Amino acid sequence: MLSTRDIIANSTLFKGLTKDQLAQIQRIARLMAFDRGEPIFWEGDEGKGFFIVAGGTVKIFKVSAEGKEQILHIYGPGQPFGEVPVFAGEHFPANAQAVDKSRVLFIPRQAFIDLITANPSMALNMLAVLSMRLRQFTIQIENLSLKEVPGRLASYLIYLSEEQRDPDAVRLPVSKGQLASLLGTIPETLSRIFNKMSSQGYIDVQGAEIVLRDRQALEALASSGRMNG
Amino acid sequence: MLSTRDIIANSTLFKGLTKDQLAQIQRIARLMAFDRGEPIFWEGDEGKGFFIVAGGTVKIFKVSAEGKEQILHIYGPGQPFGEVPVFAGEHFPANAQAVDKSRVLFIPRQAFIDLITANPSMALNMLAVLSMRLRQFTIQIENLSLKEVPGRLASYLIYLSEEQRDPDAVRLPVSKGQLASLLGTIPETLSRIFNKMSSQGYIDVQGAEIVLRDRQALEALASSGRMNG
DNA sequence: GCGGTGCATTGACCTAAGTCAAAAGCCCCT
DNA sequence: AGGGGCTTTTGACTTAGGTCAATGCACCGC
Repeated sequence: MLSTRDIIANSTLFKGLTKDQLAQIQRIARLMAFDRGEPIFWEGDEGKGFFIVAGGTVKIFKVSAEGKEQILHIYGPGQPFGEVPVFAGEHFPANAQAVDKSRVLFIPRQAFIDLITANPSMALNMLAVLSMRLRQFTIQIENLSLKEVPGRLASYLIYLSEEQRDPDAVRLPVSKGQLASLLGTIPETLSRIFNKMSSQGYIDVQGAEIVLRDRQALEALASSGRMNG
Repeated sequence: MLSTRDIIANSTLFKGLTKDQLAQIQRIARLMAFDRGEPIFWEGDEGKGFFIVAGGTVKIFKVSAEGKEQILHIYGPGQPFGEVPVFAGEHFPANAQAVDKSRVLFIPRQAFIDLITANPSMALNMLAVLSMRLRQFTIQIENLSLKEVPGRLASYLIYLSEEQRDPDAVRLPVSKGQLASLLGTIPETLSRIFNKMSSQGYIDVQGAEIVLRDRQALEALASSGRMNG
């Protein structure tokens, strides 16, 4: 179990800062704990600060009027979330919930703004983080609108395999139901597509473990966007 | 026709800066002109700087392997675009093209980074701009995945009516084909939905002029996401 | 006025994927 | 070991919306 100090030092946002700067951040940060399924904030809540995942997994999601959920992001240790209202407007544009039992650092808004105003390098780090987010959203929109579900799944598997640094197998970080929501579909459809991709010899599925049997085919699928194409 | 100076002073990004700061920006900015349909940058190009629309209209879009296009944004005068690679990585994550004959300011990357490093208020402005973008993307993903096309169209019409400050009518800023791409659909489908919404008495369509006959119904459609709901 | 080029509309058809309902696995807890 | 509460899978059915192809329409230069 890492100390608050180590969490801060290893986070995307604060990596590379001086000891003194890290100490300043540690001074304003508060550690919070959430049980599996517990909400961290709701869409529309006033954003009094942002968060960094210290341990566990957090999902950011939207819900339609009919109750269907679309996951926007899944964050693990070291990754910040909920920064948007710190700089634009006051309320959160989506919901956040702990997927597993999680610990999270809270960084209050005003104290953080004072910090980055005084530390240009922190501002640049933050700009980089937001820019990366925009890039990810760009990809997600592309996926949702230009690719069919098998293409989205293939993209995601390849992304996971790069993230987990294993070209041959990946482990899903969330349940298949949650994965369906991340891919903009429903569990039934995802299940059928796992089946189809298995029977075509692209992958092997054993619970949350997916073996990538034919990476070439997956890559083709991810860029063409459609099966049998 | 506004001067470079006025364009900068009225842009989202630089509004509220001091005369001195504006002069600094003016010193590094370059004015460029693009004809209707001319590309401004391609996905994957090195991002040597970012842009601000001075006049005309610019679209940001992705293209699938099959050639289908998804528009991510449509920008008009005063709005910046292409900022992502300035802070994260080097290449543009999407394409940009002039929709009409347009003029555009170019702000070189390194000179701009030097500026915001020296001016915390500029950094905060930039953080606000990126955060707003993230907020818009959040909405766009919600629309694409949680709403059917009539709901997306209704959302867009309401958004336009607010943007154009006219509760009863709007003028489409792009062709219907382009609008289809922005809404994540195709011209045929959009045409049928315009028809359906007209015959239900929600709107009147005369070319690019849309009269909003039943704003209530449109709002219901925009939040429920589906017709006949 | 006339052909051309691009945009918009219409119709017939097809299919990916959503809905609804039920069964099967799984895991955890006592 | 047994049972409740999940997640996942399977099956039958429906439908939104994409595809393909043709026609209509408007604006433009000549």
